[in-house]
Amino acid sequence: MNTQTRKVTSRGRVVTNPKRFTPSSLSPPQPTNQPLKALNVIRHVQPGKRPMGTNRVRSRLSSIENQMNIDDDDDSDEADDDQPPKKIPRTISRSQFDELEDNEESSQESMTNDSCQSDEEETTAIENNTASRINYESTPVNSGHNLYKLIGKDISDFSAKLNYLLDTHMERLEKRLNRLAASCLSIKTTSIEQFRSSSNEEFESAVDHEGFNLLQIYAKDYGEYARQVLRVLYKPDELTSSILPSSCNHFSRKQLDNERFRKFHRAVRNKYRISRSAYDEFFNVCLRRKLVNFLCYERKRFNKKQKIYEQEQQILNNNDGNTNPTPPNDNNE
DNA sequence: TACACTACCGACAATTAGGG
DNA sequence: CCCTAATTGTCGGTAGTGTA
Repeated sequence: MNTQTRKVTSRGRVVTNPKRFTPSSLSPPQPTNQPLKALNVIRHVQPGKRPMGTNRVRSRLSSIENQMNIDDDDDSDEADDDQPPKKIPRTISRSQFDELEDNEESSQESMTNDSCQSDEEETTAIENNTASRINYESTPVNSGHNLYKLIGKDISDFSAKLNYLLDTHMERLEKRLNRLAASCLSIKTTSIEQFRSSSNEEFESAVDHEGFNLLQIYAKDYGEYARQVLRVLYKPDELTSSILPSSCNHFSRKQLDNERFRKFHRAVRNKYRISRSAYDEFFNVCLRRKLVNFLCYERKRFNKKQKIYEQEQQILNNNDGNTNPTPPNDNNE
């Protein structure tokens, strides 16, 4: 672990040998010369959704196609290179062969005495032999038999794998749906009421911070109240450069001061009269996510302001460089 | 005054990479 | 596999502005 290179990502994490492509990174580590434009289009149209035709399936089909192309000289004369799906009707024709087979068998039973057959009938009889009776003669016809056998085996293998993949995906999907249903149920029942203290638990009437009672802050809901309390407890630069206190310490950003965060918990709990035993769950279920986003927005807003400020400074400097004589004023807001 | 349009902001969902 | 923080896109609400 120590031998690995460590660096701080743009997201502010300490990373050892990053392997995966992130949306913010400019060059995805793939050697293909597929245009990035295409990737962007896919992502834009259906963000996060994988196209239905996965590479796995296509590669499997392409293997079949490759085998079919071995002696596929018969009618593959022109412009077929661009149309791989053309191979699909082949399998259908094979099933049609099977139907013909049945018909021919029934008809042959009635016409066994007929010794002279036309050319079409001969070829049909040869096709019939491929299913059950294999003749290993080194004729072009037999190579066709082998090819059909290979195709048939490949298709059956492929369908078996496809069934297996489908089963596993359905299982995963079912698990996810179950989890989603459970979380929906939990969301439905997670109103703040269920965390409120039902007993006559004592609550503080004031949570003081530098002479200001935090419980006096008015807000339309607990989310807004939490944000306002954080704005009171922490300076703007602390909010923009920190993350919520947690047990994880692998992030490069420092955590918000724990002492004041305990005061924050006290304020929220007393403001909304949440049971002491249920507060942890309330915070994790109802508040934490909102506050994480809040800190992100603070950072975003700060960066935006800073960019504007830098641009203004640049413009001021340019003006000073041109017309100059007065030094920059420090009350430029 | 009412309506339409635009821009902005906050909240949220989806997704990512990395760690436990 | 599940958790986290971080990033990005989308949606709804709202304020500001212009016009009939």
